[in-house]
Order: sequence, then structure tokens, then C-alpha cells
Amino acid sequence: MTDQLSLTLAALADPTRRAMLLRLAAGAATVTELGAPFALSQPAISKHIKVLETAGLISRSRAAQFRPCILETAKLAELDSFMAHFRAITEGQLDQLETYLAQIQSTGETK
Amino acid sequence: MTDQLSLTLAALADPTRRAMLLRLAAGAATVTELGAPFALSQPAISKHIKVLETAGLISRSRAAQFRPCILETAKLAELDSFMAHFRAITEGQLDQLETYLAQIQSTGETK
DNA sequence: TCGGTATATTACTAAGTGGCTATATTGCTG
DNA sequence: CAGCAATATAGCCACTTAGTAATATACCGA
Repeated sequence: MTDQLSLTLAALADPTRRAMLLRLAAGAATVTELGAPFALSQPAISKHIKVLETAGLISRSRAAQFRPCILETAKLAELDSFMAHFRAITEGQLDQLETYLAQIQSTGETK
Repeated sequence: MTDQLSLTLAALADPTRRAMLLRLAAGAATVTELGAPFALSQPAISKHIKVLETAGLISRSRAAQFRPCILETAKLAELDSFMAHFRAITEGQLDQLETYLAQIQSTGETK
């Protein structure tokens, strides 16, 4: 599991880390702020953040004793472009459903 | 990691399994067909497929001694809707870049 | 310089994952 | 029914992961 996309997905495969990212979508936050919502020890929070950083999903600066985190969207965009491979199919099925709905509506049939 | 989205992401966090899904995006396939491209033992292939099935990303029917797999898009759509939370931000950044490009083009400035 | 706050690192444990070989199951087909 | 092809299961191993408590580091303010 050495490729970037796997790294991204593995980092996202945890509700705590996803919640952190959603929090960061609203703007930068410190480690303590990011960890506040969770009943986890401080090292556990640091670890989660390190996973996100290693995956390139966040980056960090330094301000006094704070290490504020900000969201990095590049890897998310990469995942998004992977998802696009399936989006056509999903939408295709949606179209089929819509066609079907339009059809029963026009013919008055219920089955 | 008990929630559905984590399950989906963990299943996707493996290049072999992603390749299988991409293959299935082109249509149904048997276990052997799905495993053919990989230098893995047959049990390893079965295991990967089971992970995908458990995550609800594929489903399987039964035809003689074959167990053909088909792609299930519901969980992918769910992931897609999670990604939407970030898409606005990514596109926002893109817009900023476009605005910037439009600006330097109209003013003739390079910085 | 000392104490406090923010964060990281270390060392440990329990559980999960991905791979293997060997074996079992299931259903055609001869 | 015998044998083969497709697939699943069991048992094992090496490695990773998510959590913990304890400790270390870094920086601010009095």
C-alpha cells in the first residue's frame, strides 16, 4: 500500500481523522482545537494528525508553541479524480431510473 | 472503524482492490477474471473480493461454479457525497487562481 | 530562571491486515 | 459416480494500527 491514493484513502478511513478534516475545511486549527471534540488522549490526537500530515492532507506551520494545521486539497482532488471513473456509471444508472420514471409516467403503467 | 464510510474507504485503500473495481466498472466478472492481472495466490484474490463485498462495493450472484461480481455504486455515491464537502473549497481555490489569472491578463502585470 | 501550556516521542499492548500453503466445498461433465 | 474447474475456508506469519501512560521538548510569561 505504498502509492499516494492508498495513503490518502487509508488516512480518510477513520472517523476521527475525517472529522478533523471537516473541521479544517472551516479554517486552520491548532492540535488542541482539533482534538477537543474527541475522548482521546493527547498523544492519540497527535498521532492522527501525523497520519493526515504524512498523507499530505494537511500541512502545518509554527507559531509560538502552537502548530496550526491547514487543509491541503491537492490529495483530495486526486481522490476526486479517481472517483470520476465511477461517477459516469452512477449517473448512467440515475439516467436509467429517470428514463424509467418518465416512461411509466407517460404510459400510465405502474409496472 | 465501524461506520460505513470508513469501511468503504478502507476497502478502497488498496491498489489491487481499486483495480478490481475499475475492472468491474466495465461490467461483471468472475473471481478468476478479476484475479488474473495480479501475481497473487487464489486465496488472496478471494480475500480481496470478500473485503469489497463486505464493504458493499460489489455484490455477487451464482452461476454454476462461478460467482460473478458486479459493481455496486451506492457506497461509492456515499463517498462522493462526503467528498462534496471539500469540493467547494477546492473549486474556491481554483476560482481564486482563475481570478488571479484574469487579473494579470487584463492589467498586463506579471506579479 | 521557573512554571505552565502546547505538542511530540517513546515504549508498550491488543487487534487487524495481507500474504502464504494446504484443504474443503460446490457443481459440471464425461 | 469420478474427476476437474471455480471458489472458499482454515491456519499460520510478518507487519501495521489505534490506543494507552509516561516522559521529553519547546516556547511564553512572570
